[in-house]
Amino acid sequence: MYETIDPSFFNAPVIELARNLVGKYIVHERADGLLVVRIVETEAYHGPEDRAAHSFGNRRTKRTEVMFGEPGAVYTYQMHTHVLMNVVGAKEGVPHAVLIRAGEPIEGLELMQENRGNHIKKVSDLTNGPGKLSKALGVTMDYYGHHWTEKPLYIAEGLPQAEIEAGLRVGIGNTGEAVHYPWRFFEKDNPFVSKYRK
DNA sequence: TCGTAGATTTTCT
DNA sequence: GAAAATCTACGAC
Repeated sequence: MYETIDPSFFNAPVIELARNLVGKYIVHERADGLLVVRIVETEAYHGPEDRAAHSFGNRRTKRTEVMFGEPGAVYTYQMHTHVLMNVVGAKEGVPHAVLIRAGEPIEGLELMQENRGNHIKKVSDLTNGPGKLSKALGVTMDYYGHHWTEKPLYIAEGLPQAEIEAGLRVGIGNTGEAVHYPWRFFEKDNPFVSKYRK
């Protein structure tokens, strides 16, 4: 039904990778059911030269360590009460990553509702933000260092892409020039794209 | 509908 | 001890 994607897919510059990821599926196989979303929004973080990236200046810590490893690895990061999901890109030794910001639910709607606490009125509020998406999919810090090519959590080939737009990244605050880089990619007119526009 | 404050935990200084 | 790639509730209009 869903096939894991080829590992070579991740071996690409993150700007390209971020764009290519839009339209792909994220699949999470759990004992209680199958959860699938279609990625509609991503952001590229260009490691050493990007002040907004955790790995700016090749900063290598326990947290950023996985970004220096193989492309296709999962970089999970906790922010306040939320978990954010990233895909490691480029090549080994280069700390580039792509943040998955939003998705469109394909399968497992009821499970996602449950994961989110059954308090969500609109379906579009289920997965239209990085923290929400992780929670709906049941992704936690336990997946730090996992690979997006291995079950039970993996990326699968999606449908042909719709029109993609580029824009400014969200929530990176006062990081100088980095604020202006147009490294946010999202599907045009898709209602599941996060609404945090500046 | 819009803007603001508070939550809460890991990581780094 | 402060900051962080966010989300939600709540009050004003």
